[in-house]
Amino acid sequence: MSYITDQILESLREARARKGFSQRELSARSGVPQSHISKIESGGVDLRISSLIALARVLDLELFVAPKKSVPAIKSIIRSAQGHDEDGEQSAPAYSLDGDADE
Amino acid sequence: MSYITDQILESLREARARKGFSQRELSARSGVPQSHISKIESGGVDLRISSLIALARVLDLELFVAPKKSVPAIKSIIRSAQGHDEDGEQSAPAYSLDGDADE
DNA sequence: AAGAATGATATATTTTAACATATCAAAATA
DNA sequence: TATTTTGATATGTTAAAATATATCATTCTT
Repeated sequence: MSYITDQILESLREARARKGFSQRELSARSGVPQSHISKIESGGVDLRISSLIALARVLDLELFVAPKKSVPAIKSIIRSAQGHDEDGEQSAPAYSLDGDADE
Repeated sequence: MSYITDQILESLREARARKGFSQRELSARSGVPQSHISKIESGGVDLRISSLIALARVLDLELFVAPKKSVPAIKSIIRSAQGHDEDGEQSAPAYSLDGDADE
């Protein structure tokens, strides 16, 4: 029901969200049309490697092939590398030092 | 000069060699035509995910996307998981106990 | 040396990703 | 509330992957 792997699909969606990109912005940066990104993220397309790599690059992701037996170790690494809300989403700090100094 | 990543390309070629499959045998097992496998392995094709996954499955490989920053750690894992001639290539043992016992 | 197996290459056809573009309903923001 | 932004969806076109099939030179086998 989806040409692409769940791991890849989720990583794409999550990385875009993390970076705070809209599909249109990702489109502008990667060169892949927004309409196509939508199809890709919904898993309904058997996309080409070049498309996947183009998206991955803007999202600071890299594509791999690994022996099945090393998969658990790799997934564990990936989890620890991003799992603990690695920020991205440049947001205002929880508090800052300006505004009318009061309180 | 090659749509696909070097890491992927090498892994495909190396995994097939390790398993001792000819392109024709890999073709039979994966459903991907031999002529196409040849093109893929030479890097001259922007192949679709489904083709890559089909080949990977037969070769006991898995496709991934990982954050760029975790790439070095992952590559190190991959190296240690296969690097030290992981055999495959079921070959005759270096010596065996039969034949006319002499020498 | 003869025969089989291998990887590369070629041609013609079918299938489909990728594209440009536009629209839509829902969600976010003004 | 009015406006913008967002993701999903639709249509028609183009480019290219994928297929089936066959051939060829080279490398293993026998």
